[in-house]
Amino acid sequence: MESRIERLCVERGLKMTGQRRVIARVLSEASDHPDVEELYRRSTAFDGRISIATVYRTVRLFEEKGILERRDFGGGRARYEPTEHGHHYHLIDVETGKVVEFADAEHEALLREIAGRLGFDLVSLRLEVFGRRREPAPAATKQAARKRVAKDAAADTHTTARPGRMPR
Amino acid sequence: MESRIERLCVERGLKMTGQRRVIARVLSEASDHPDVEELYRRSTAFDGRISIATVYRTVRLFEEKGILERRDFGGGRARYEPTEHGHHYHLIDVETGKVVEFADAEHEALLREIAGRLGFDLVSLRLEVFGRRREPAPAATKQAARKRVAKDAAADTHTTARPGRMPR
DNA sequence: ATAAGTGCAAATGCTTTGCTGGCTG
DNA sequence: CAGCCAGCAAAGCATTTGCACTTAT
Repeated sequence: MESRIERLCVERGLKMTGQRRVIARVLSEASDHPDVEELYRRSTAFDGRISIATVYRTVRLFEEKGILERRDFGGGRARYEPTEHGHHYHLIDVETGKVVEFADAEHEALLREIAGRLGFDLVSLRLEVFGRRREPAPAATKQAARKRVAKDAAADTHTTARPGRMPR
Repeated sequence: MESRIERLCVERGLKMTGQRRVIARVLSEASDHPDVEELYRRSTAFDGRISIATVYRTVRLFEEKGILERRDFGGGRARYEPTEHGHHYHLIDVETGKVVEFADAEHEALLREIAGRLGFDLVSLRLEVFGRRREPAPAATKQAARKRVAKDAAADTHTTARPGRMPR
């Protein structure tokens, strides 16, 4: 069957080659924020005849077509996620590099207004929060997993993102 | 005389070489957020015997010592600013790449609390706002420059930072 | 058929590093 | 004078690109 991303490609009139179909599928199945190397790894598992250059080209094309969004969580490699569900931000676990998504309405409004005060129209904004998982606090009563506050981030790529540095 | 940054270096027991003194001075005088190449340019103007490798090494050392803070405004090059005045964020003019600093108390608190809800302790956060200068609005009365809302950013480095991409 | 996509390897752009000789504390 | 520091050029990384060949429309 046709993956969600593949459908989007067709809608935008992209020529569908075998490798694009595979990459589209890998992206459709991803629930994390893989970097190019990871996409390459997953893609070649389906079809060995895909070069990393193609992954780079494809990911860039998809980004230009609005199918993907590029993220930079520091760590030197760009990571991608499908464009979809309304605005959300990312909280990166500094220990593991795992990413948790969260949304916050107040935010954009607040920043839009700040930009306004400075004489600017807000074009876009970049926000990443780096945190360290808190010890589960002296559990009052043995009470298991509470309602998820945010979408649970699937084991995100290895590259442990660090707050400070960005390139190396 | 001894520049502000140079004083900091001495305080932290750094060996002061001629090139470090020059770089420290350049940094002390900078009111913008120069990248390494720009620092190199300004430094060699004082003393031609400074290599770009030294600028890289120095800037990294200063960052580790907490004297400088590295920023990534997208555009592929890291930019630096002296650690000082309390937390502030950056608004980047997408047209010119100029940077305006602003502070906002509500913010950190808000994010700290969001992180908390997700089970994390906030370690650090990265926030950049990209905006486009708004037309000076049909001025009601001819009223000149109003009180500066934020520290006026000096003509910032050329590298026009763009919101989307980061490496190239 | 024909324009566009792909692989491969070479090229880029920023940043780091190995080595040798120099300078600071 | 011992150890850290600087210069230079080479090495590293992530990403892009030139070229000749394959393929989707």
